[in-house]
Amino acid sequence: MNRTRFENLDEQKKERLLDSAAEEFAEHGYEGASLNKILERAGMSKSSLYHYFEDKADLFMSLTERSVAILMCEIGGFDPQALTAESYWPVLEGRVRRALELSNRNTWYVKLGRMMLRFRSLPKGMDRSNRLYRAARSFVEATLLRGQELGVVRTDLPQSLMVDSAMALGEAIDAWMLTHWDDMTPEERLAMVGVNFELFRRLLAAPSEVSSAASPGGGFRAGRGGREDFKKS
Amino acid sequence: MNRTRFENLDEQKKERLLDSAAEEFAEHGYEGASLNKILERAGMSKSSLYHYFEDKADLFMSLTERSVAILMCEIGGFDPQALTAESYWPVLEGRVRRALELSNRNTWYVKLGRMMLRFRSLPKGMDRSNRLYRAARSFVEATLLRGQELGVVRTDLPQSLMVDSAMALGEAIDAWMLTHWDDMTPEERLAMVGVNFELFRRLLAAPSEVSSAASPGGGFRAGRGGREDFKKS
Amino acid sequence: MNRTRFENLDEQKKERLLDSAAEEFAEHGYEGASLNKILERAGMSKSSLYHYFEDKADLFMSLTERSVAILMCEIGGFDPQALTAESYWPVLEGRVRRALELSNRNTWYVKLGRMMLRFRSLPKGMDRSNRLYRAARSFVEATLLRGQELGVVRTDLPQSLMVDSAMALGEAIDAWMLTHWDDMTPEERLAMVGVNFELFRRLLAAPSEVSSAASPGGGFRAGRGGREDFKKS
Amino acid sequence: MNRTRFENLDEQKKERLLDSAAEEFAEHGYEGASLNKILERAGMSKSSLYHYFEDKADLFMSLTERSVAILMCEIGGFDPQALTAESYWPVLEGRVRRALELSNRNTWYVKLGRMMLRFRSLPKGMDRSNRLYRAARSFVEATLLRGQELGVVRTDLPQSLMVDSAMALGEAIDAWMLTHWDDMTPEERLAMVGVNFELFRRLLAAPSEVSSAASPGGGFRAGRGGREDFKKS
DNA sequence: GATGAATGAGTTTTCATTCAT
DNA sequence: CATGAATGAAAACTCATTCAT
Repeated sequence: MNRTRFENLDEQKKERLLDSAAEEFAEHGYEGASLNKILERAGMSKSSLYHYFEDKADLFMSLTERSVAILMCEIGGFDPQALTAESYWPVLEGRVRRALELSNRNTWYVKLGRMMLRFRSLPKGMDRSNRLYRAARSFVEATLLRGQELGVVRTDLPQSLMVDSAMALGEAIDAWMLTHWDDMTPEERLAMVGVNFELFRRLLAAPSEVSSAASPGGGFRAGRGGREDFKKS
Repeated sequence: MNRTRFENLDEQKKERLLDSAAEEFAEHGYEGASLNKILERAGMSKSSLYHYFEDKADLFMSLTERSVAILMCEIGGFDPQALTAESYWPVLEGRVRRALELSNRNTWYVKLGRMMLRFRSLPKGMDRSNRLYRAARSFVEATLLRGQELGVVRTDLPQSLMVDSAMALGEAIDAWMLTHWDDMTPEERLAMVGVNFELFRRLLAAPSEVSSAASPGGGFRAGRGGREDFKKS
Repeated sequence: MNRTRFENLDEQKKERLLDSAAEEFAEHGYEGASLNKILERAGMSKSSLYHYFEDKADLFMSLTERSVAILMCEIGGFDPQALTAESYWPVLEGRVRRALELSNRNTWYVKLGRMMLRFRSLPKGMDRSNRLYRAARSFVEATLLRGQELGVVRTDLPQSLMVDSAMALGEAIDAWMLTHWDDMTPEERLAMVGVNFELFRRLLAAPSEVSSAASPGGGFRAGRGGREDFKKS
Repeated sequence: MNRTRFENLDEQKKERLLDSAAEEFAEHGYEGASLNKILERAGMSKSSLYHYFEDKADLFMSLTERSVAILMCEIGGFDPQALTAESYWPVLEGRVRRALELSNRNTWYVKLGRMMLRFRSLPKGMDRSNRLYRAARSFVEATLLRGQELGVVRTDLPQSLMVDSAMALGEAIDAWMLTHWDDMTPEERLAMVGVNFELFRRLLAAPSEVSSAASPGGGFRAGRGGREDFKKS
């Protein structure tokens, strides 16, 4: 709530708290997370936390809000309306590539990703107000809508089903990347972008579009040969 | 653990406990779930629980084990090796249809579905032993593998990524159906099976297969025409 | 709530808990009372308390309920309908005397008395359900009503005002007795009964009755001479 | 403590703080009251409070002190020594009437009244220093003493008992008036002054005085006739 | 003179689990 | 077999108070 209070705080302390919180929430979910442990890791006193946030829910929501702000700024920050039929898929893929590069350097985004996996299920009353998820959803929705206007995204599915499916697929891919993160070299990771992105196209592209769907950038070149590396779940 | 003890229990009591547990785990996740509340709802004494199960984790795992047994028996109960190139997709779609019909009558499956959404993240050490998820995974894996043998499932993706994506999509569709359940007539629900199934095919089918992918029973309007989309992907 | 659980408890432990609770509530009021301190004094574990009672409020109400049961049984346990015009005041005075004798021997009643002083003001929602106060009130009300039927209690005041005044006076006298308890010998205490009782008659008696109001038993004999003893506070 | 500091404060801020404090103390008692909530309602910073007052106890005592000052000035502000046998009761009744009129317009007095109900029991060491209660008490005491000198107040009771009883009755009547406030017309309210005042006389008047106790202004029906009740008591 | 930051000890309540019977 | 009693540890959250600026 009292956002300014927290914003005026020493940058280092802020970071330690948010980092600790993100980690705890990511690992144990909202209900399973322990404020005690968050505070212990952050080296902060219990009452200080309550000086800055109203309660556990407020901390959680502030965290997600902040995250989404950063994320949107760095990754999603482009106007769907500016897309054209030609640029649509390439631009999106570029964004995905960008996100991956960021994650490559900054563990924050990894934690954030793991948090998102938890977001579908929150104590009732909170999932409505879960801003990160809502923001991400509406961003995806807008983007898909623009794609439909341009004729590059299919129009034969219920909107919400399409958004849900896309987000689920995105989460799954994220999770997979996270899980196999350490088994891949940075180059392999980048190569996966092409693979992953093609999945989205399969799911969402309009019929006419599909034929030209040779993944434009980077592509999936690690192809055939490298497959077995990943057999281990 | 002490399987026999529990199996010898009055059928009604068993059901009440498992139902209550499934609901609680589904709603709050593993860590957020409260044994107290499970027992309260089931009308069972605390000590009884510990007579039958070793601890919270044991209850959870027994529950998932049992669930998967039922699920496999009623839905997945078919031998992937018996599938042929022609029967592959139709049989699978039949199974999906079957699952939908079951959900129609039995809330158990709904709870089960919600539980599965939680399964990706469990306290460390437990996710290894999460049998429901593993069982479901390995079943899906086997089925996809068979599909690859038959040449109807793509082979250009890491196994685990394909399984993850498929399951995520399945969950998303499940959740969507649950959410929109009351907005649809029974006929519409059945019609959706075709739609949903087509999503799976898009994601997983081998290039050669795609053109012949007429969803057999589904009343999915935009259907037919769009089939050749996948020729090149 | 789960009354039986508590009733089946070792008599000594019960007493220690209730004693400790009564003392704490009496000293600090409902909101100011600390469960920690109650438990510490009673030598009971925190979770045990919650095994027997639902929460702080439940403990408090159970305590008052129990108290009122004992009190009514030993002091108020007489049928107002059985009173006659002649016996009315003497019987009541006898009861007051009885209560004083009990208090003389049992510290429980003293604590109970101090608790009652707090009862008018409780967290909103609880004062309604405060059974001790309500029980005491309705007992007083019934008794006064009977007195009016017999023509020995005035009828020129609003019922509720009369009851409130009577109870307030009763509390004040109780408190006074409690405060000066240790300054008086048991005989002096008994002597005060006459004095105190006369105050009630003054307040409540019907005009016709007052003239005959020479305090029947024990009377106020300590009279003139002994007055200065009590000047302090 | 630091009286001057506080007095130099903006009048509006002062009022808001005292109002908020009075409300909180009245509702939850001294121990149950929360400084945090008082400050929140008053829109004042925590450190400001500690600039003006030493601690919670100091705030409470300053509040009561101030209250009693106002109260004495507006209601009790008369010299008991100036009373005569004839004017004694009429003057007192006038004052009661005055208090009622004030309450009619100013919620402050209502809060004050509710606070007083709490004053009998404070954390040990504080009840001694509770100035409002002591001031009120000593004022009542002085007034009763003067009444005894004039022969219009009974002398057969311990001082402190008489004071306690009188104050308790006053509080009860106050509370009753508060509760039934909205059920009465302004005229009825004024009429009740006579009724209420007669209760005080019954309790406190000397035997010789009772016969002449015509409540001067009160429209109290049953009034007159019942006066000689007290001749003998 | 005035305030936001910070906190340790406290609050009530719930947790999963053990044990004696 | 079955269960009520009992608990230590931890949960989220609030308290009155201090201190550096």
